[in-house]
Amino acid sequence: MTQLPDSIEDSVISAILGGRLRPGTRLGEAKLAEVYGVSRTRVREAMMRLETRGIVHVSARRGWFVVEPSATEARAAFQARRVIETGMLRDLQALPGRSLPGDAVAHLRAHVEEEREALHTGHVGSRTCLLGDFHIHLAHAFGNAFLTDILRDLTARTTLVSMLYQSDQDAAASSDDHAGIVTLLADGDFVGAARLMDEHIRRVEDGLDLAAAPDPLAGLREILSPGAPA
Amino acid sequence: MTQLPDSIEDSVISAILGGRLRPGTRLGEAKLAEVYGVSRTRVREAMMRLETRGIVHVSARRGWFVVEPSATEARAAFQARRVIETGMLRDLQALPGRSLPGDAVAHLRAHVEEEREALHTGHVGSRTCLLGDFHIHLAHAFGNAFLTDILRDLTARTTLVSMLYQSDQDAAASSDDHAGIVTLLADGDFVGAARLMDEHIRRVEDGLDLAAAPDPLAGLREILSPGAPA
DNA sequence: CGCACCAATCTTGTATACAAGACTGTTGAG
DNA sequence: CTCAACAGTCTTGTATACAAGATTGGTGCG
Repeated sequence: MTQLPDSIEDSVISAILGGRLRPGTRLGEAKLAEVYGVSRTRVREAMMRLETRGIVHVSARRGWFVVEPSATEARAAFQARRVIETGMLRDLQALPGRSLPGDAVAHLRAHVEEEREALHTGHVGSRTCLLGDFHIHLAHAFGNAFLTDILRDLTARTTLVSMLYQSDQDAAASSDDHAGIVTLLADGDFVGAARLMDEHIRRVEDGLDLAAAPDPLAGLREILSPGAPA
Repeated sequence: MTQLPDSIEDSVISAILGGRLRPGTRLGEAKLAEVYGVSRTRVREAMMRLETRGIVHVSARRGWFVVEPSATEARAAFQARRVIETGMLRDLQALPGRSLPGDAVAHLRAHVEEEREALHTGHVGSRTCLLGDFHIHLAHAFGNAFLTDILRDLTARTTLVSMLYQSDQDAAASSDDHAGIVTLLADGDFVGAARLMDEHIRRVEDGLDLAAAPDPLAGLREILSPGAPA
């Protein structure tokens, strides 16, 4: 299902969303250049593109780092998503003729099913990634490439946060919300879907303990935990 | 009022929005490097950042070009703006306590006054630029940096189109819409403002003759018109 | 023992060199 | 006269070299 990334950018994003690269991780140009078998030039290009997309940031002459959204930034990202995603759904209601493509509801239903499985079997990374993907797929069904791209980057940021702070039961509740949204969409009740989407994103945001500062030593602890390879 | 751009990116954007760089204009790396007194490296960085923002695009081994949104892309950009801007205004209504900052309405009113003057005295570039700026200022007042940045780039694209296709009377009507929106905001009627915003953006979009293909020879014609310098 | 200072090393920032492809103008055949 | 082939020129794509600043580890003074 997951296609292998063809560009450095996609590869890094995929690693971040998959939980293999944690927020705050340093991305050395030389290291990446070696990994991808290219010169620093192309790595720098990719990093700068990711920077304008808000995925990484650069600290002058120190290196590139996966963004660590502050509590304030995280809340702003959630608000932006709420505005856009509810706006999209309400826009569907505005024009009587407008609607989602015929197979959209079926696709979304299948996706929710995938979420369900990941909740039981998968680990935090794939679970959180799938929960974020639901919103991307919904945006895709809406059919506006600009909004899809925007939501992809915005969701990446909130996913980054959710992965650190979301509990198992909150993840399950999220998936239930998704199922409810799909049901409303199937009924053509876009305003209802918009309302539930608004509640859903608020719930996810409120469920995260953003006040609790992340553990800056998490990476170190993991490495130093018993059983870790030298 | 207009601050001089400190970066290559801002300089190019400012030139585009000011009408000094038309859609489709080629931006040679060597030329820009000479103009800004830097090497091609930094010019390329700026171009790639602008590319991820959708302002320019690259044609392999041919050069960088100011984007020329197709009719389809233009409509999508307008739709995205409609979704986001109306979503923002409705979000203000959602929470009873929420509101714009105290001085926001006054600022916006002053801006509309500026638009009025530009309609009479200014040329198409500054006029169109100001009409777009209204929306940026409104987004800024909303207070979400993500949405402000997103709308800045999105508005840049629609502005690009408006500059080519908008008539004088449509520009005046736009400014009237802006004034109406400010009035509704002053009354705290955010839903009404959202509705008017929706109509406004639709009106602007409908006013443009997007079906009419742009004249690819416009630049040439201007140069070859009688009285042009050799 | 603690702390400030300093040198060595490492990393990014910027420029330059060279390779690869695209366009242009010419030339020659039909 | 028309058109196809080709060489020359120009432009971007990629790699490499060097400069500037940051970090780290050591050293000596208090």
